Amino acid sequence: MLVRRLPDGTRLSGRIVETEAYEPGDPASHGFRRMTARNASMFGPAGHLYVYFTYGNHWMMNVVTRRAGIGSAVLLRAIAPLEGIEAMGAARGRERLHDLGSGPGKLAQALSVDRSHDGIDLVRGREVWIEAGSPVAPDAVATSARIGVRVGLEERWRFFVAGDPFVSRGRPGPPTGPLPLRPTRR
DNA sequence: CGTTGGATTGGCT
DNA sequence: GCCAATCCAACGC
Repeated sequence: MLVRRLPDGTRLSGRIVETEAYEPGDPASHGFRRMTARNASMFGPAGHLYVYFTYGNHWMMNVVTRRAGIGSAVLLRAIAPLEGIEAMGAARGRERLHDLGSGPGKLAQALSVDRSHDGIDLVRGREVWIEAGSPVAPDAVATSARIGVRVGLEERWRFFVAGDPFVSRGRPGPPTGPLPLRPTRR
């Protein structure tokens, strides 16, 4: 569960149903070339938030996953809204439940997360954090190539709950498959 | 310092 | 399904 506490105390949350991994040495990763002002949070300690702006409109939320000095992150691509649905709708400017968190730009907007949250501590922080929710059965997880990238398509590093209505549309229709029995060797 | 294009979305066909 | 919108980081000169 991804949780957000607004300044007025309102609690927002959603079940994470779609993610993508961006790894060291990964040509699709913002951290591939070098550390810059934009991607600096990716090179910070694990458990912090990396937020970046793209396409002129959208903020993307990522969880930093490796130790300081190594650029890595997991992009949060979709949530199934659970708490604070009314506030999410207000932040998004639309009502339909399925439009609140079914894409990386959508969920950041629904949770009112932007550049001001880049680099914050998700473990000890009180603005954004992750909690245990109802478990996702391993059998329910499907994988595919990542969406919207032009390189690194050989890696199936998009992970989503198969058939979940809150998974992003994704475009172009990527090949899908089951979660490998073991983590990808590295 | 100018140009390019992106880890997307929403509206229109 | 197609494509424009919209901003700014990255990169090339």
